[in-house]
Amino acid sequence: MSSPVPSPARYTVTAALPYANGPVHIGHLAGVYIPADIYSRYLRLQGRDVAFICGSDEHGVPITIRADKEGITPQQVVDKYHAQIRDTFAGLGISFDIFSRTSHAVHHETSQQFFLTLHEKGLLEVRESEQFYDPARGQFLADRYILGECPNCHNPNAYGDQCERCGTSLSPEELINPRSALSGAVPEKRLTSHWYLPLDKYEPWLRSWILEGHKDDWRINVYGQCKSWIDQGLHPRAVTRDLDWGVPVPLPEGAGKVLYVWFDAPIGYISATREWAAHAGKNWEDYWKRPDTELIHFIGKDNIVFHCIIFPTMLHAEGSYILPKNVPANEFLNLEGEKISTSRNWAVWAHEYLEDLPGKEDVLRYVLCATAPETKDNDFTWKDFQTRNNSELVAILGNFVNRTLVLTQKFYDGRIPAYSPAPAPEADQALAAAIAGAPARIGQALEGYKFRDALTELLDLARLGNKYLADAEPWKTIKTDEARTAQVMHLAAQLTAALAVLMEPFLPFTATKLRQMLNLQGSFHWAQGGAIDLLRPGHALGQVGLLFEKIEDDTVERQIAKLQAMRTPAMTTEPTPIPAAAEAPAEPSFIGIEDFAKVQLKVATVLDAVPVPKADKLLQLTLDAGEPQPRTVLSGIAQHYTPEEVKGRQVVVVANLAPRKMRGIESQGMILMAEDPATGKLAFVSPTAVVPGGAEVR
RNA sequence: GGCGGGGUAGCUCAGUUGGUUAGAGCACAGGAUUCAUAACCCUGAGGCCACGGGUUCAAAUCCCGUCCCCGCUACCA
Repeated sequence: MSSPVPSPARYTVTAALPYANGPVHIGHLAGVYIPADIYSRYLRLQGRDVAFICGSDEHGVPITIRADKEGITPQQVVDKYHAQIRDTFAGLGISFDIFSRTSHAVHHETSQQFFLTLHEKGLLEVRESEQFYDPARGQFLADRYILGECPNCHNPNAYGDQCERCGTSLSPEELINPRSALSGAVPEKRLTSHWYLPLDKYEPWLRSWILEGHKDDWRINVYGQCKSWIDQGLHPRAVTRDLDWGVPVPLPEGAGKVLYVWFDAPIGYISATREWAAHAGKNWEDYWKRPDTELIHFIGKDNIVFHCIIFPTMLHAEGSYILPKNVPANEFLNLEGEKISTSRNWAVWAHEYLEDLPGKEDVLRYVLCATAPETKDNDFTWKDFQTRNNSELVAILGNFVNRTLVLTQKFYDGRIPAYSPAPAPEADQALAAAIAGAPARIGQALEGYKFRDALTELLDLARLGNKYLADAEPWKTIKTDEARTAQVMHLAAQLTAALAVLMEPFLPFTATKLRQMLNLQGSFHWAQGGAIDLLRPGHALGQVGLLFEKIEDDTVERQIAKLQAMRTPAMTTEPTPIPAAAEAPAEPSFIGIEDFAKVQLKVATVLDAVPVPKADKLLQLTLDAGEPQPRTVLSGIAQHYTPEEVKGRQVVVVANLAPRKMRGIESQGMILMAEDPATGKLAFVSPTAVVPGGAEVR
């Protein structure tokens, strides 16, 4: 179908720059890189002009922290991870036109020029503010470089932006006894000046561009997040920082300062395009400055405001750039029911997958596309991975191809039979029509960024093929009706060829393998995925083998065991057990003694009680329940008791209640309280005489 | 706390402007079949559409409230 709007002359497709202080995991792949790659491959198959751009983001404080920790330079950190990430992407067939890095000279130059243009146009504001300063080292300190006691959980080594033990986000002012991570000195506040991008001035423009202009074509989650930001009021944002790792501010008065990483990172897309264009003999400005270019950013949901509000504002302010046409942000992928966590090492790392399951790149691509979190957070499980491989890739797609090719070998010595004589029976016409419409159906889904739907369409085609064979039964008709059998086998073989074209964006390795099996040379246009004449009569197949292999139980069990073994325990907790499905009680008003026995009640003494930040009902209690480690329990009693009233008290705690996270803190039990039905007032349930902590309540 | 998104079969997801018995794939059960990697094909079972109110002839869909999950949250108590 042709659209009335002329299709763009070229596409610039970007995938979020991975941060070069760690490897990439399946969440990154499902959310960003696999959809972006499918999209780019699809466009290329259509013969469109595509620049698929990515690179590693190599500036910012976390990298300097890691360098300090490992006793190496920041450059060594980013060298290591840049190479690792680059190789991982290559291993998975992510077909970037370039995977650059923000530490390259071209990027420093590009982002400095960008800054200067804004500066010279008078679009940046200079403001003074107070920042923490390390008098011993003579430098300003990023929040992350300030350590102190967490006001919440009293971890003595909380960072100025976050306490890693209890997960609370902090500001350096909140830390008790702050000290510099560099020298240990007590930081002092000093005046410093920075350049700011006055986002507030662009609010009317953003309103009309996003809220009016993209109401219907941006995803609801993206649009909603933007609207929320704009409605809350925008504020000037500092574009520079006092730091020595990054792109230096290109002004004399900016000595010792660098561009803030959020400012330089998205410009990395532009720098990478320049670097690519220089090698590819292209003009980079075509991909960023011409209105007939479509710019698409693939990102995760945490990146929405940067790519929809901040970066476009930068581009708009600079004046010579185009704006993103769409920003298809995905939600997050969970793993085995829990959030993926780098710090707890709860992740399937892409580079380890490639080592552990060699030759199964496309299986991961398939599964991550099929379960991509397009509209809401989604869950990856190894069991589902296995099922999708065995029941979909092997049983539907691989099986159709295999039975077709095996039959062709048996009946025709591996040569495609001629389709004759016409006319075609209805079943053949229906199948041919389904094939003919497939490129448009799949393409339409892809152009709407509905990658799961597109993949379903692809697999449906193989399903049709299986049904076609089952209905036509060529293994029977070969004995009775040679002409009909030839028709069926001819058409089935043509479908495998069409599949080889259509699967390319999703399963590039398999597509290559299938083309070899079919002995198909050369490259194909996407539209040829709708053809039923890719194989000439008499064409000889290549060597036929299996497209996919079954994955056995022990393979996924090993992966699950590995996950559990490698996970870093989250501080004080054991893994959250998945609550067993509650059986409907036969007798609702009574429980048996065995049910009661499941509940473990203990007396505990409240050692400490503190309010939970940003929660008005919760107190965080530290309990002595006669166990080696004190227990942390959150209790919704803050409106009834002050921490002082609670300290030292003896309480009854449900000791074997599944841990529960509230406000970022894990609660490891429940305090029993009695509630006055009239007033709602809560009262503690306590022993009337002092008993040792840990005493059982029965 | 504020804001955004989500909560639909065992699992992963569709459900267009409110309109018959809420759909698909996988898993499961039965049947048929044997060309194919015990794969394919047919049939079936399986849902208080998070919960509670409301509007309507009619609500998964619109309105109000509650709960839960994820994200964002500015030198904000």
